[in-house]
Amino acid sequence: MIEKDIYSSLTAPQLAAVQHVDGPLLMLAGPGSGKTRAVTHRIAHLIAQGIPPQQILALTFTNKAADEMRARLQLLAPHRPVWMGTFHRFCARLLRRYASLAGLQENYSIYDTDDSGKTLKRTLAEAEVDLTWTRPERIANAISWAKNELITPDRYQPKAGDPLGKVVSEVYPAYQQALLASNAVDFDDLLLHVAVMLRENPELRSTLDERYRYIMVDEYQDTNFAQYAIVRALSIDYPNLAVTGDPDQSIYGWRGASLRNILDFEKDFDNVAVVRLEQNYRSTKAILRVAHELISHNTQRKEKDLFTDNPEGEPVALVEYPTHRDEAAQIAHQIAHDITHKGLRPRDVAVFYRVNALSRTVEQAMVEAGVPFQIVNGHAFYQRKEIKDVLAYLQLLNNPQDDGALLRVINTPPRGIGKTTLNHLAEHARRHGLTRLEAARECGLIESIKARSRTAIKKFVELIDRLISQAAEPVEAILGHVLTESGYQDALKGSPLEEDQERLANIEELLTAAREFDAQHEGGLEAYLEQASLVADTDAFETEVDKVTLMTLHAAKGLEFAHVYLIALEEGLLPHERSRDSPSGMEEERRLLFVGITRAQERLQISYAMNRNFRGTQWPTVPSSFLMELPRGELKRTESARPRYNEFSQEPEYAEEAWVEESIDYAEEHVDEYVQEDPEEQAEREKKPSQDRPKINLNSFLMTGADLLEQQKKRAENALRFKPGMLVEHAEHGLGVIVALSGGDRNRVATIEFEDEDKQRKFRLSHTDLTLAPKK
DNA sequence: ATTCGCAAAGTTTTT
DNA sequence: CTTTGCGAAT
Repeated sequence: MIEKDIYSSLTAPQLAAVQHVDGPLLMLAGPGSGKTRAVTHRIAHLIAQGIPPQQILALTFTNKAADEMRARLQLLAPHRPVWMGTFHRFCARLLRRYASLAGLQENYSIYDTDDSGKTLKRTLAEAEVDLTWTRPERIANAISWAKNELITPDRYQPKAGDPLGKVVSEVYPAYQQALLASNAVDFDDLLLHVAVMLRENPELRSTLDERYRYIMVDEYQDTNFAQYAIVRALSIDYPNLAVTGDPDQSIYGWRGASLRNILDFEKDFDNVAVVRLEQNYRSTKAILRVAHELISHNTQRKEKDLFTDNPEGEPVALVEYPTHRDEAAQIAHQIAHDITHKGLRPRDVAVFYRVNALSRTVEQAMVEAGVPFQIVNGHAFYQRKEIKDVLAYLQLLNNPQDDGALLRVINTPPRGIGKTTLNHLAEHARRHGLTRLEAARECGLIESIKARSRTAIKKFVELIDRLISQAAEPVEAILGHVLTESGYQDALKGSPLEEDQERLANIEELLTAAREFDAQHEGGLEAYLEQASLVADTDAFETEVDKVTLMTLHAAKGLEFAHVYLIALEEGLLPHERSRDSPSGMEEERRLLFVGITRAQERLQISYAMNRNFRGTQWPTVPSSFLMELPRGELKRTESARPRYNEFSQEPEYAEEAWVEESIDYAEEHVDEYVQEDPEEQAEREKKPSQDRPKINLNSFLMTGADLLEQQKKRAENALRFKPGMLVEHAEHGLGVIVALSGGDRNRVATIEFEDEDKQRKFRLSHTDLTLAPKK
């Protein structure tokens, strides 16, 4: 009976994948090709073949993907204990069991980026590293990169003449030492420790290889070297490794993911079975053609033949808006319209953007248009101060060695244990090889600490000891003790600030989550902390709720929506500034757009604004070069619509149907407001024959990116000439005196007091034309 | 020791 | 614009 469910309604290629049992398998699965389906059905097939579920391991990239897989398998093969989860979670679990092999204890803490950043900064301060030429973030990046490449601290070799590398080679071992001393790991360590453990303990390796005989890896194109090493090590005696992925959807190169892993899979294993899932069940023909045309511009790829039996559908829309506000407002309006007049469900709509910062305007527009929406945003919840504070208490109770956690909570809420006291504690701890909590225990011995601080420390240690004695209770109860006995809750309750009341509400939410955890898990504190450290808010994305979804392109991977809006297709944003100078970076940006396009089932709108607010000021934009790569004939192009402002309202109003045709020339009429071009340059440019100009004819009257950079550079150079006290002239405000200067480079700001005005004004020099006025 | 205020700085994507 | 960090005042 179940058998039939597994195999019916599968296509030939899907069936081939599902029925593959032994030996390596490579599933190249295009977007919307029923990949998850094939994977879950294959697991069901394995079980049906008599393979014990405990021997099956399914590794995913996000918890969300794992949950979905679990839910689907539940329907096919109920109550079978197949382990499914993220790489990090799998490794955390292994590391619990074999902690001593990595120099840890099983109650180790997992540091998030924030925690490990602080640990690194402490290490840097202790080692008195000169930070003139680099920033801690860059060092953290370099260490993270090394860990992903499985370069342990003792093996790190900087390139000759690489100043950052030199610093890293000093700091990396010290940082790792600090983590171990706190019995803690960072995200990268979870992978690193396990990979090294497998490399150095052949017996353990073969035990686990045997234990996990059938391994599946989802999104294999996004694995990094450490992840590769782990699955490779577990697939030697039993090379039944099935990987699924799509090289065209590899979007985590910046995080060390290597396309090599999937591209070389066939060379890496013998007798690889390859299955291609190329039929798309998600999108219309029109959408798929646009996606295909775009991705064909990548050189580093395996050609793939995407096709679909779905209807042709409406053409993909490309819309230009005057400003980011218009973009957001009109999209929100359009969605509201579709909901009220066409019966569209909010949950079937999504808005995607390249960076989280872009969500704000859309958010506001949605509120104004009365459209229900949810924002899927990184790890916003668990990143909040109050949440981190409270969790740090739990972390300290679970792992008293955890210096990071101790430093976070020892004076939160304020107990009169300040910087100097902490320095004394640290000093004592270092001299005697103690953790900070141990040092605090014997603060009576530290003469440099004043009596008053000593009492405060003693009280704190008593608090922690009391809480530790209650640490075996359910998580909700422990949280309750922490909140009341630490005084954290009272401190917030007594506060008149609205912000603090919000914090209380967040803590309330945390309590609810803890209660749910208690109900579902036997686990206790340690397990709770583990899951709290390894969740992203992306996982909390609710498909059940009837709301429009706002998220980044990265978060969108693996999802699908009937209507999709892709916004801010502008140079510098998509492709992103930081990727523009490397060809591989550009290809990854292109893939990111490909992922976005292929999320859409029925309708897709791509848009850009001609002006966008960025760091406070409005800048003219340059449409994304990717737009030139889309098939022109396929697109329904719409020029900017001009909002009408009525006399009673500040809010723009849009005509229901007419806005499409309306005001095509709005931008051209207002071109002077947006384009601030150096007159000389303008003359220069206009001398050239028009063919020589860059062919961005979507709006050729705008400056090109190169022009813009050139202008900014000139102004930046010019800015160096200004000194406080100088008399300058501004086109609008007349003569004035420079009162102050601040910031550097592009952010250099001059504060000027004008003769005819009372108040002072601030100008960003890269954005303003100021001339020196002759001294009288 | 704590609090407050200002200035500078920074902004990709996530486990 | 927002957040973070540092320094000065209480």
